[in-house]
Amino acid sequence: MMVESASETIRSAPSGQNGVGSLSGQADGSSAGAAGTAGGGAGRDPAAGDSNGEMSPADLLHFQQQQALQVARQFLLQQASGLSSPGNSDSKQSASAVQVPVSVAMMSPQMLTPQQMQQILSPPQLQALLQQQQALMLQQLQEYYKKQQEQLHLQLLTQQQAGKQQPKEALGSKQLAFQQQLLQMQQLQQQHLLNLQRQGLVSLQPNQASGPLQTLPQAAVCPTDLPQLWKGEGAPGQPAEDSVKQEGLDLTGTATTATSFAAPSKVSPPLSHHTLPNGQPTVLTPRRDSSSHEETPGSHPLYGHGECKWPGCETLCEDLGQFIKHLNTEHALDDRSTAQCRVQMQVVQQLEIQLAKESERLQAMMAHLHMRPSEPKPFSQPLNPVPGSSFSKVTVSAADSFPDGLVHPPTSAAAPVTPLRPPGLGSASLHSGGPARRRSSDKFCSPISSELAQNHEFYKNADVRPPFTYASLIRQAILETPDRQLTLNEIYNWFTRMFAYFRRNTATWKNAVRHNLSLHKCFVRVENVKGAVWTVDEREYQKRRPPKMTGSPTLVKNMISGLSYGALNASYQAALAESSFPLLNSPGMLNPGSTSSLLPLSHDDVGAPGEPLPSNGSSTPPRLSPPQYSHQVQVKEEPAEAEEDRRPGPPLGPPNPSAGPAEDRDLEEELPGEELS
DNA sequence: CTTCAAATAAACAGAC
DNA sequence: GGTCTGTTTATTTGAA
Repeated sequence: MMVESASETIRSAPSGQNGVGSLSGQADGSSAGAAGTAGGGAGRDPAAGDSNGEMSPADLLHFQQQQALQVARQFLLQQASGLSSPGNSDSKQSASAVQVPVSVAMMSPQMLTPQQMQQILSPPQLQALLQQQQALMLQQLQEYYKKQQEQLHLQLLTQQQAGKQQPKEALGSKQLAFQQQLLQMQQLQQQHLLNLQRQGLVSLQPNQASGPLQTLPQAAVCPTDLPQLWKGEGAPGQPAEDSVKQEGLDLTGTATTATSFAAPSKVSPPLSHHTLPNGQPTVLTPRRDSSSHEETPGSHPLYGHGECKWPGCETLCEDLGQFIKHLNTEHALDDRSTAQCRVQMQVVQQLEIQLAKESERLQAMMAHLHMRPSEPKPFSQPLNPVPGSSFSKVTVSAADSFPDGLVHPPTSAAAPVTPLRPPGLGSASLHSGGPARRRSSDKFCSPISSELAQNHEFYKNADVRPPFTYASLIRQAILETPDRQLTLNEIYNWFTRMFAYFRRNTATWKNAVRHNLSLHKCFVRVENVKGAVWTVDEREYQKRRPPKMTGSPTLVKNMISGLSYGALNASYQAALAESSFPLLNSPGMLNPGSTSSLLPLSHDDVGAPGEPLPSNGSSTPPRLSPPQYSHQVQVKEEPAEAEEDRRPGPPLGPPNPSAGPAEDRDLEEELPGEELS
């Protein structure tokens, strides 16, 4: 994917500027799974006029991505060979969370062009892949370190044993020496990690490596968790005593906790380290509390009713002893366990988020009913005063307010240059058949806004072609603005701001944008004081999209008939009931940021939080007033062609004068449309 | 195989 | 005259 754009870049970038050009897999690029890119005129250099070949940061990033891609390809190769090899006995693969279709994995990846990869893998998948690869490297590193540490640990243990019988002082010196050794080891490892990180191959950021969780509002998760969870990995300065105390010599938190409650097994831990499912470095960390329980005689948090409560295990164990044994053999520290652990983490985080949401809702309800909540909102994030619109301003800034009004977790505060998140499991990843192909946004499941929200950083930084049609992108751009109108140039800017990909090949895509604006009836040009602006005629936009509702009939009904906020809430609830995730941002409720930041795994689409938001969203003061949507009418000085024609026959919702066309439109157009997929 | 939607390329015109 | 904007046509491609 990235390479595709690379090749394009090379093609299109004004010759001299692109020093990096030489390095990319240009040969691959020609294969142009990019398909369309070949397009009509093919050979011609489309970007002759494109002087935007900014060199430095973008290209550097690009370079890094190239490297990563390379690695990823190798990895694919490994995967494939692994699959084909009969000896692939254990469950390593099974746990793999990188959802590469088997068929894909089977084909020899080395033959895959980047474009093909891009097509095969959705951005999230690819991202996951990359991370997996990174994890692999980390694994190897860690394996090495771990072995050494094991030895040290053993020695240390014996020392301690011996030390117990001696005065503490005697123990001191030798132990200190070991600790220092340990410390050195850790530092060494840190250096390696840092190196990797510098190469862009490893991200030490907890919130980055956490796979799909990335998309979760980390803030909603117990903020204290993360540091804890990840401490093993990222704590260079962690005092040696600490690790000694915990008897966990491993690099990872996993090891620390795991060892603590499975001490016996510690002696011979299975060292079979392999890639971690989500490409995450072995930083899987069971909850700390689990370790605390475990000393309790006669009980174990993972043991109950005579069976192992390890997720998906249920092995019967007669007594605790047997269970412990089972635990140590079956659930030792290997990648399957860590994978499972991680899944559990996700489950927990989901629940936490859910809890956060619900309590937030409760707060709002209580507030509404004038029942003073006992305490201030637990999750009152910096309620971003900046409306979703701010997004369209140049300052996307810290608050990271999203198009949808999403306020993304401040955890991403660290938001490094390339928080290439791997939404991996998110629904977003499921649909995209390949960026260069049919842009999925329109017809397929993911509403652009939510996918965009989820992968915002990804697209912003990765030179990856977004899997959306131009039309949907344009629409998104327009809808994100407070008054829902943009000049052509502003649209351009939005593109470049939102997508690294569109910082290149400007001639090409700008032409396409203009073409789309003109071509699609859903884009209405309006003469403004300052010139012309473009608006979106939602009705037209939805028209072109074959309704395809997979959701519950009730939901559909609700949404279709939804004319007011009440109805909206109904649908909201229906959706909630169905998916157990809040889907829409009910306007009455708190704040877009809070609700929609929920978006987590895959349930992003119902109602496309982002899409309706701009319309009825509580985020943007200017357009909030009930007749908000009428701006379109206002704006239009043109003999409301689009407006008039379509008003009469609304196939969906009954024209309800009382409710005002605004919500009506919003509901029937946004909702069905977006989630109908 | 056909149809359709989308992407791409390109020609052209009008406004600035 | 050059650029930007906007319209239109043609071609290619992939998916249904």
